[in-house]
Formats: sequence, C-alpha cells, structure tokens
Amino acid sequence: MIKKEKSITELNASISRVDKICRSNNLGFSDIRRQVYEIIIKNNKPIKAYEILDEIRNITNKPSHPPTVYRAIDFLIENGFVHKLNSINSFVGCFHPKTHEECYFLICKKCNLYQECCDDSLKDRISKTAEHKNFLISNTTLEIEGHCLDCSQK
Amino acid sequence: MIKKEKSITELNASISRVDKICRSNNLGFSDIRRQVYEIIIKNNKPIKAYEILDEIRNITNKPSHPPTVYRAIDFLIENGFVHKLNSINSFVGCFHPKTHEECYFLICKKCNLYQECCDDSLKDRISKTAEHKNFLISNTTLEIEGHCLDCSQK
DNA sequence: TTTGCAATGTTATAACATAACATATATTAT
DNA sequence: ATAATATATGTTATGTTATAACATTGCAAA
Repeated sequence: MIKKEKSITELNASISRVDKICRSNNLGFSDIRRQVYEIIIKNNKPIKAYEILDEIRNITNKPSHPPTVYRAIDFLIENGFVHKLNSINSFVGCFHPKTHEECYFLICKKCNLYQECCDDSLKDRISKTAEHKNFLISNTTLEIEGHCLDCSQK
Repeated sequence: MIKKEKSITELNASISRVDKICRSNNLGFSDIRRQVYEIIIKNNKPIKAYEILDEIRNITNKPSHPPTVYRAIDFLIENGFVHKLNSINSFVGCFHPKTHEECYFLICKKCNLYQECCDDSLKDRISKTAEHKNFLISNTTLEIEGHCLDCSQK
C-alpha cells in the first residue's frame, strides 16, 4: 500500500488539532486520552485494544487495566478522532476529524496497512440505498478487505 | 421493518436448496451443520453464537461446546449459506446463496430486524472505489445501522 | 482390514469488552 | 475558601466472543 509513516510533524499536527477541537468544545483531552490517541496514530496499522494497553504499561510503568483503555477509546470514537474496524477488532486514527461523519476503509490482509476511502459518490450511493428502504442511518460500517497493489503484485 | 416470519415452507425450501448445493458440490451437510443453519434461518433476527449453542443444547439434551457451533458456522459462511454481521457479532442466514458474493445489510438498532440491501449500483460503486485505489477486494463488510421506518415513526 | 480423512467431542484457554464500585481531580455555586 | 457536584480514573471481577490442541468417531478408499 506504500503508506509511509507519518512524520513527527504530522503526528504533532494531528494531536494539536484534536487538542484544539477539545478546547473549543469543552471536552477534557486528558493525559490518558492523549496517550491513547498518540499510540493509535503513531501506529501505522490498525491496533488492538490490548496492544494499546501494553504500550501504556510500557510507557507509564504503572498498573493499567482494560477499562482505562476502552474508556479512552470510547471518548475518541465518540468525538470522531478514532474509528473502530469491526471486521478486525482494531482501531485507527482519523486524520480529518469533524470533516465528515462516515469513514470507509480498505484493509490489506497481507501487509495490514489500511486506507480511508471516503468518497462522496460512495457515501451518496449508500444514503440512496438506505433512503430507498426508508431506513434512517445512524452509523455505517464499510470495511473492504483484500490486497493492496503492492501485496497483490508480490 | 415489518419483516414477517418465514413460513415453514420457505424454511424448508431454504434447507433443501442448501442440501442440494452441498450434494452437488460434495460438501458434507451434516446434522450439526443442518441444525445450526436451521436455527439461524428460523431466527428472524441476527443470532449470536452462544445463543445458537443454547438452542443446540435444548434440542439435543447433550453437552455441546463452542467449537461445535463455531465450526458449523465457519462451514456455513465459507459456502455462502450464512453471513456474519461484524458490527454486532451475530449471524444471519442467506436466502440466495451463490447468487452473489457480497451482501450488504441494514440493521435496525431498535427492533433488531435486518434487511439485505445488495443492489448492483452499490456493489459497482464499491468496486470502482477499490479499483481506483488499485485494491483487490476479497470480502466486503457493509453494515448500515440505524432505524427502520417502523421504529423511526414510533 | 487397515489406512486415511473429514467431522465431531472435549478440555482448556485466548482474546475482546464491560459492570460495578472506590477514589481522585476539576468545576461551580455558596 | 469550602462544600457540593460532576467528570475522569483506578481497581477488581467477570461477562462475552472465539480458538488451540488433542482425542475420538465413523466412513470410504486402497
């Protein structure tokens, strides 16, 4: 998928963007929440809750427990800073929070990298499909698994 | 969603359709697999693995264990007779196995009923999106959660 | 008839997630 | 400043979902 690692600069930009959003919306962007967010976005690939927990334990050298991580994740998802990939029980950062509600993904089974694929025509098509069945969407899971160009060529 | 229960006739038709497909493809449609399939399709709503397990235990009055159920489910999914809804860790029957690969769903959060929404334009849109990113699809999860007409009117 | 294979039984445990209650920290109203 | 309130975190325990690993069974081909 040739997804280069995010630079420190990019990561910091993401963090301060989230920080700013939190300030202006009166959301507490606590140390734990920031740490979890940072761990998720630093990781190039979807990361699992217990992997995050391990990282936290490594960083802080204090006992940490699942609820700590899951609570932070909940906060981050609620506010659109992070997405859950249901098909692989993993989490990814959102690099354009608040710019759109739904986010769709391509997930490479081989290299484990992912891409967002949130184009409007797809979104429209999904809306129309739901509309046609008189269905009121609250959230959409679209996860396309397969192989990225790189991996399918090997 | 006003989804009426499947009639006995419809259920039997489904079962014998699967049976036929299995025969002609040399797939063993064993008692357990048949039972699990039947439990899934009889249930109007998405059903969970452990709920299936409970049913099996009730029916057979013998000790049954998770692997039994999961193995049957795996078989049924592999052959397109059943789908997993990743967003709610549940399973639903497929009433048109082998007619198309991917299957998309509308899931009502309130009444828990679901509908398939496998229209071609949606499928095409997804294919094009993946193509555009040079991505080779192996399987797609599209689950739209929200409220059906019935439930949104209440 | 034994060898091989597919399916199932069984035990144990891994992986994912939350309930419930205690404690701490921040905010606000007095 | 202080009590009252709300928000966030710590901690223990447990609930839920899923699989590994190995034993057993039953059937079919050699």
